[in-house]
Amino acid sequence: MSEQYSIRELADEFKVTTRTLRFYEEKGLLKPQRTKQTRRYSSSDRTRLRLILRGKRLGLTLEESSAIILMYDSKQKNTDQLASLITKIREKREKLLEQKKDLDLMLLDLADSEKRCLAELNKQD
Amino acid sequence: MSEQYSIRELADEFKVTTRTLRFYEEKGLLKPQRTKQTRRYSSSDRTRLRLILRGKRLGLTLEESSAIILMYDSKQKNTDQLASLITKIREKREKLLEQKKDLDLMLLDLADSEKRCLAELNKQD
DNA sequence: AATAACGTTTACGTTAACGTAAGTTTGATG
DNA sequence: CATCAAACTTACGTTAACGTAAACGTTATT
Repeated sequence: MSEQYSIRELADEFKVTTRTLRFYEEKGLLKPQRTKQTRRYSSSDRTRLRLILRGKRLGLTLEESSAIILMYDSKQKNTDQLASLITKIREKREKLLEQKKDLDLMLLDLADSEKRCLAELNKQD
Repeated sequence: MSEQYSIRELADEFKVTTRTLRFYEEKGLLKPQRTKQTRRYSSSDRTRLRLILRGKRLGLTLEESSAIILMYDSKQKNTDQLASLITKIREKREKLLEQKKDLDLMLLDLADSEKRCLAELNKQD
């Protein structure tokens, strides 16, 4: 258990550069261990990276993704902290649901465009 | 018919700055008419702006949004152009569907986090 | 006629998210 | 042991998407 990855393995798997991984570390998003200077990424780091990149595909900033990841590994104890965390989670969900609406609208628009293109094509034959 | 908007009206309506509108024009995304130096935005410009901002919320770059808008007002004539346009539309749809998957996954993760938070809260009472 | 109030252009500044290059160190291998 | 590939650090460069500031023109209102 507790698999380890070199920086190159992780970079190759996720199609990013090593610079990117070091940059994410610089920003506190990844925290690989060190074996004599050289980085060793855990499966937890790997999961985080996956979440970061998912966030990117959704247009989130690294800071936003960072915040979401913090929501996930809530090792928070305090009751107040838990309550505020729940609030944040719900706010984030609202935003994502709005985004989903936008996405569906854009899909509808695209479907419509395609239809008109096809109709136009048929006229030309 | 053919409503006109001043730069401020449009900026206020969409909660952006006038700088942003001028910037979009610079990039060829908006093409307001001029009445004595001063910009007059048509309802078509207004629609474009709406699409641009929707794109932004989905994490698209201005260039991507620009491309999508071009798909919408396909005044293309040539058969080849229509065919390639349809291809582009379908590619874009694929991407959006992928994005939708990511979005749903993130929503699931958030739901899970919320659950665990609530459970944790209950334990503390 | 002076002074807002709004619009315009020009141009330099800023931030996020890396890219790129130069030089150094280290571990493995012929 | 030499060298060679892979990892490391440091640091400056780049692009998108505006922000911000300065300097100016037009209208309209007091």
